[in-house]
Amino acid sequence: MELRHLRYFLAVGEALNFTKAAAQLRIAQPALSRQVQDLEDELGVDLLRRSPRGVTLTTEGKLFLEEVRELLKRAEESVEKVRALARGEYGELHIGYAPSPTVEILPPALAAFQKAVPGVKVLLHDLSSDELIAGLREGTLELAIMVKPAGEQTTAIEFEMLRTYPLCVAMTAAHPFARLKSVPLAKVAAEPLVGLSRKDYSEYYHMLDRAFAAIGAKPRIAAECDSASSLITEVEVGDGIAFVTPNFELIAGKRLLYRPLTGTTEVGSVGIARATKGDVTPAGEKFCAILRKTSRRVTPAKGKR
Amino acid sequence: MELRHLRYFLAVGEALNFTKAAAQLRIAQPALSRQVQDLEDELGVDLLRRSPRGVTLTTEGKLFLEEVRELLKRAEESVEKVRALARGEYGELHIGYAPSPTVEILPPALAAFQKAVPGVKVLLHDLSSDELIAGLREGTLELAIMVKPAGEQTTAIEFEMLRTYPLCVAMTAAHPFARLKSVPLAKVAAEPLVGLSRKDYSEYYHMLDRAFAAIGAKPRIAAECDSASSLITEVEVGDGIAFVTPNFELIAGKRLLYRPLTGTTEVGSVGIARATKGDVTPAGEKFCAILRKTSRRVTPAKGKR
DNA sequence: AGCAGCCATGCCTTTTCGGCATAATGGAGC
DNA sequence: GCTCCATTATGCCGAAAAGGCATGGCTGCT
Repeated sequence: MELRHLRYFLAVGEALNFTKAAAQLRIAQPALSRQVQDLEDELGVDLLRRSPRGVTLTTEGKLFLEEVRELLKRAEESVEKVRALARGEYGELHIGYAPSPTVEILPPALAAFQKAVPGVKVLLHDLSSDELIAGLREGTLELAIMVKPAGEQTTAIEFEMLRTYPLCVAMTAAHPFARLKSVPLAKVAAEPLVGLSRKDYSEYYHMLDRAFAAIGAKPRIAAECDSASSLITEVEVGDGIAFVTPNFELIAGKRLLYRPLTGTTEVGSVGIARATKGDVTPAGEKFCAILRKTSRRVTPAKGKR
Repeated sequence: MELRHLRYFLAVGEALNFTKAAAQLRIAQPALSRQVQDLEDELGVDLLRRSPRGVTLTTEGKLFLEEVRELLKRAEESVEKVRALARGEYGELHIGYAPSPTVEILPPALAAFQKAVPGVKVLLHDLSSDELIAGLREGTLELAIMVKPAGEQTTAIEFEMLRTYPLCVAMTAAHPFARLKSVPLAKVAAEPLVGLSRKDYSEYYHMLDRAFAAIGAKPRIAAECDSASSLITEVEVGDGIAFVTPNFELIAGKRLLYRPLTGTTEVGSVGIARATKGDVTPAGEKFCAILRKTSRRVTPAKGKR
């Protein structure tokens, strides 16, 4: 039994006339007759009652016609699904992200993507840097939107930068640095720092180490946090100050004060990470394209529009 | 696209190896390669990644494999369904019946049928004689278990008798006939009779007319009822006596008394009616066979087993 | 009774499917 | 880095199946 048999039977069952059905199918009537006979022979069931005035369906024929209709429809849908998947217009997209650094670029990109490709279900995974890297490597994540990986994190991982942020120092309003316009790195070296946890955010320590090594110093880590929100809390209660990017203001609001960090060339880089040999689906590529577009820093072009 | 392409792709997708899949399918490997290529070409989607160590599924391939699995399973089920239908082991069976006359034969037949052919859904339609005949003619009923049709009812209808019942007279315990062992028809001629309605049970009047015509009399109909249960009620309240078959005792119980009717050759005949040119499905035929078997009057063969 | 419409059958052509031999490929192991 | 081996792809041919044309046969209608 082949789909041809089913398509032919469907045509005959709907036209109730071999000659007309054959014309619709653009084949000769005898060819059609034979194929339908073959189908009936293979089933061992009479589907049609032939008469010189046309054809009627037997009870079995009626049942089978409905089944065939459904089957051919499903087949067509399956083909369309897989084509849509190949076009990036269908499927699931597992995206990992670091919540705080991506707060400015991920939401607009998501919105634009969902509007452009509503058939794709985006599954967001909020994870630490090292978990993101692990997810990419084992294939549970297709893409990760995160801070640029460093050190051991970079093997088998590709990174495409979307945006850089200057580094800031976050502190309470009561902190002495609050009176400064900007904070030189050299002054920070003596201060207790609140940082992210070394276990989950190894690239954060690469950044700290590089920055302090440049001035021949070492950071004094007073506390390690396993998320940005606990880091904010630690700073807020006065356990120390922290290195963050300016967009922390978007998540922490007025709970802390932020001052530009000077005396270092280090910046925070946020972008797209993917496994070097992981296949990115067409939907993933579309998402990247939208990320690139929406994360371009818009210069407001004041005065003229 | 043909089912062959799907079957072949399924084999490759499961074996993840063209050579082995070809062996399972009992075709040569190049033939399989080509068919799968043709499928991919037609879809315009790569389903497989070939390598010298075998084959892996692309994301699209994984999706399509699941779809194909489902599709082929459904196709197989459809074929099985229609074959089961042809064997009389699946489908719906619309059976009309006259409740009172069939009370002895229909329930055991139904039970035996459901046990023998559990895949068939029997749909019972409790109707009057004339409605049964109409249902058979228009095809909404496949079979009717009923009293033998008479007169106009017989055109385009075939009847197969299953059992005959002697006629009885039903009456209240207070009625004068209650003291008789049996009631001669001639005595009944003077009595007011309760009958079924002429509109819905025309064969009932043919029976009455034939019986009384034989003795040169006419029945005196005091009330017409549109169902057996209202007939019982009418007799019970004393509006008259009624011609019934002995199995009324099974539905009316002790509410009435029954006396054999003598002086007539008329009997009540119950059997299977079908439309002369209506197709009876294999399931219907099975039902008839079971009816014939279960409705044979069992002679208890006292004393020996 | 003859005709028209429709389906089936016989025969031939065309397409396509499958088999065999063999080339190309690419990773594993030396 | 090269060879080897397992695996898939390609070329060619034969076989099978599908399709086309002509025609036969049936049945209901005029």
